[in-house]
Amino acid sequence: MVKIELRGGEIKEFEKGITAAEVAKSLGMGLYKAACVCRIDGEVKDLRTPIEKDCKLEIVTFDDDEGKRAFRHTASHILAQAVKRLYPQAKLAIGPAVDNGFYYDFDVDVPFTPEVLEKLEAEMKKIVKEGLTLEHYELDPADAIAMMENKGEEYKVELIKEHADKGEKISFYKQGEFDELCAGPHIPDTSRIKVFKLTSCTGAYWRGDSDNKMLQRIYGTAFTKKDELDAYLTMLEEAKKRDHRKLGKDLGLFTVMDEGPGFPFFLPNGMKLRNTLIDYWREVHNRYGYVEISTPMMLNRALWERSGHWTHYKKNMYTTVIDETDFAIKPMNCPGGMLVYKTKPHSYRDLPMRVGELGLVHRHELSGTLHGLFRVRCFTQDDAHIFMTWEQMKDEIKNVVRLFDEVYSVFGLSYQIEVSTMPEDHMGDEKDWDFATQTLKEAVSEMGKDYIINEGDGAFYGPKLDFHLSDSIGRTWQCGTIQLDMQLPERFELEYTGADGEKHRPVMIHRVVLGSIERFIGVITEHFAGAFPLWLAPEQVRILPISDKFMDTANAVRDRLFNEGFRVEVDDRSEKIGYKIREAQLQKVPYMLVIGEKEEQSGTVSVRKRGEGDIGAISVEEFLDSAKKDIADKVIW
RNA sequence: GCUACUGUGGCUCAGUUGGUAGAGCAGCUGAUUCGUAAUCAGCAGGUCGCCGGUUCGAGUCCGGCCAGUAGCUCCA
Repeated sequence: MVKIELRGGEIKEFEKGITAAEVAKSLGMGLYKAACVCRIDGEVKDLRTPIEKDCKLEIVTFDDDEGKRAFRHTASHILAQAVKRLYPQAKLAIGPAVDNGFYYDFDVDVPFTPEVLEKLEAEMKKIVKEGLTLEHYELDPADAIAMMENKGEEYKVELIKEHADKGEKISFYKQGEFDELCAGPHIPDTSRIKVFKLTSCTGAYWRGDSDNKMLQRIYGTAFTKKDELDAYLTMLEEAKKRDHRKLGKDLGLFTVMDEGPGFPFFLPNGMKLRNTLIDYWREVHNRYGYVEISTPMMLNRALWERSGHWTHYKKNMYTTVIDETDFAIKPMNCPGGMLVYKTKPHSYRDLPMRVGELGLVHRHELSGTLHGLFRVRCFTQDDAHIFMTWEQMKDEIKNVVRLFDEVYSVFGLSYQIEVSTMPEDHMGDEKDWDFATQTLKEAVSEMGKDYIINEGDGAFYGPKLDFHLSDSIGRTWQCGTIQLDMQLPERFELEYTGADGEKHRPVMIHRVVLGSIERFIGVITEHFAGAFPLWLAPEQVRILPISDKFMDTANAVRDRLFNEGFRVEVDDRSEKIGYKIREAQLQKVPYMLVIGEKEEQSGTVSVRKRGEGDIGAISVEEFLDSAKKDIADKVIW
C-alpha cells in the first residue's frame, strides 16, 4: 500500500502501483473526466504514471497552466498526425504548447493554405473520434535514431542526437500509427480534444535561426469547452478592433511615416494625452521623493566604451563622427545618469538618491520587428536611477513597488510580478547576487504580493523584477521593471562617504514604471479601446450648439470651462445636432454639452456622457463640480 | 535582417483577359438653423509607393528598391 496526500491535505491509502487516473476516478467521475495530467510531489506527470511510493498527488485540470499546456501539446500531436496522414512526405520539426494555444512546424513543399487547414481540421476531428490512447515509452538513443531515420524525420534525428549526447534515454509517445519524439506529459487520449481550431499558418525558421531552412508553422488553439474557444476568438476580434495603430489614426493620436520608419510622430491629440500622462508622472515622482534630470541625446565614444555599450550594443546604436570624434545617440539613459552622479562628492546622508529622467533613447531595431507604438526605434523611457547603500535596498525596492502600485491602479491595470535571477553569463560576486535576489523576493513578499520566478533570466549586472500588466481583455504587457545593478557603479567608480569617513560604493536600481511613454500610450489605447478616462482624454468636453443662434452661449460656456483648465472645443459648424453627436461619439469624447433654446433660457447644459448617453440638463456649475471631481479622482468610466 | 503577403486621392475601398483611373466618407462652396449617432446640391482632389524593363500601349506583366502587415523566444 502507498499513502497518498491529496489536495487539501487529506491522506488516503491505495494499492501500490495505482495510477493517478485511477485515484481521480475514485474521487469522482467529474474530476476524472476533467483531469489532464497530475503532479506527483510537485513534478508534472502523465495520469497513467504508476505510483510506487508515498507521495503528494495533485490532479491537474485544464484550469491549471500545466494542464492547459499538456492538453494543447496533445492537440499539437494530433495536428502532426493529421498532417502525416494527408501529407506523408511532410517532415516534422517541433510542436509545443504556447501561451494561447500551440503550434507545429513542418518541412513540406505544399503550401498550407486556409483550405488545407480546413482539411487538416477535419482529419484531426477523425483522430479525436478514434479516441487514440497516448502511450509513453523510451528507447535507447541508437534505436530512437534508427526509427526516425527509417521514417525520414531528419529534424527529429537531429534533436535525438543532441539528447543522446547527454546520455539520456529517449522518450516517445505513440497514438495509433503515430510515434512522436516527446518528453510529455500528455493527456491520456485524443478523445478529449473536441474543441480546437487551427488559426493561422506562417513561416518560421528551424530553431528560430534565419540561416536555417524556413518551415511552415501551423498555429492552433484548443479548449475543453466550446464557449471558451468562442470567448477566445471574440477576444481576438476585440483586440483587432482596439488595435492602437487604427485608433491612433482615427483619433489623431500619432502616425508613422515612410520618412522615419519606427520613429513615431505625435499629433495634437496624442500630444495632449502624452503631456497629461507626463504631468501625472511628474506629480507622482515628486511625491515619492524623486528629482528629475535631463542628459544629452548624444555623447562621445569614450563614455560608451566605459559603459560597455560600444562593445556590446554598437549594432543597435546610431553613431556618427563629429570633428573626427565618434559619437553615439544614447540607446539608454544610465551612462548619462552616472556622469550626473559624479558631478559632485556624495555623503551617505544623500542616499537613497532617486534621480528620474524622461529620456528619449534611440535604438536601431530590425525593420521587421517594428509595430505601431509597441516596438519603435526611438522612445522615451520614464527612467530613474536610484543610488543607495546595500542596507537601504529592501526599503527602496518597496518604495518603488508602492509607486508602481499607485500608478497601475490609476489605469485599472492589474499585474503579475516576475523575479529574474542570476544568468549563467553574469558579472560580479555570487554572494552579492544572492543577497540582491533575496532582498527582491523579501521586499515583494513582505508587501503581501505573489511572484513567479524566471530562473537565470536576469541581466548580467543584476537580478530584476518585471511587472506584467493585464489589460481589460486579458492580454498581458511587460511595462515596469526594477533592475538592481551591481556593475555600473563599479565601472563608473561611483562613491559616497560613509559615516565612518571611508569611501564606499553605492548599489543602484534602474527602473521604469510605464516602460516607454510611447509603448504605454499604445497599451492604454488598446486597454481603454480609445475611450480614455476623463482626466486623460485629449478632448474632454465638446460643446454642441443646436444651431448657430446659440453660438454665443456655447462660446461663453467654453470659455468658462477652458478657464477652469478643461480641454474643451465647440463644434461650430452649421450641422444638425445628430451629426455633431455622431462625430463626437466616434471621437470618443467623454462629455458632450448640448446647448439650445431650453438651455440658454435656463442657464443649463444638456449633458451627454460617453457610454451613458443623455443624462439630462444641469447647470454649468454642477457640471464643473462633478467633472472636476472625476478628474481629481482619475475615475475610469 | 529573413520568409510570405500587401501598397490606387486625407480615410475606407472598386478597377474585368494590359487600352492612358472610379465610389462613399472627409474637404471646399452654397442652401438649410435644424433637439441627441450621418440635411441637400455643387466643386475640387490621384504622374495608381519609387526606379527600371517588356509592349504600339502598364494601376494591371517582369526585375530592383522603399514602406507596411503576419511570423521568425517559448526547447523533442
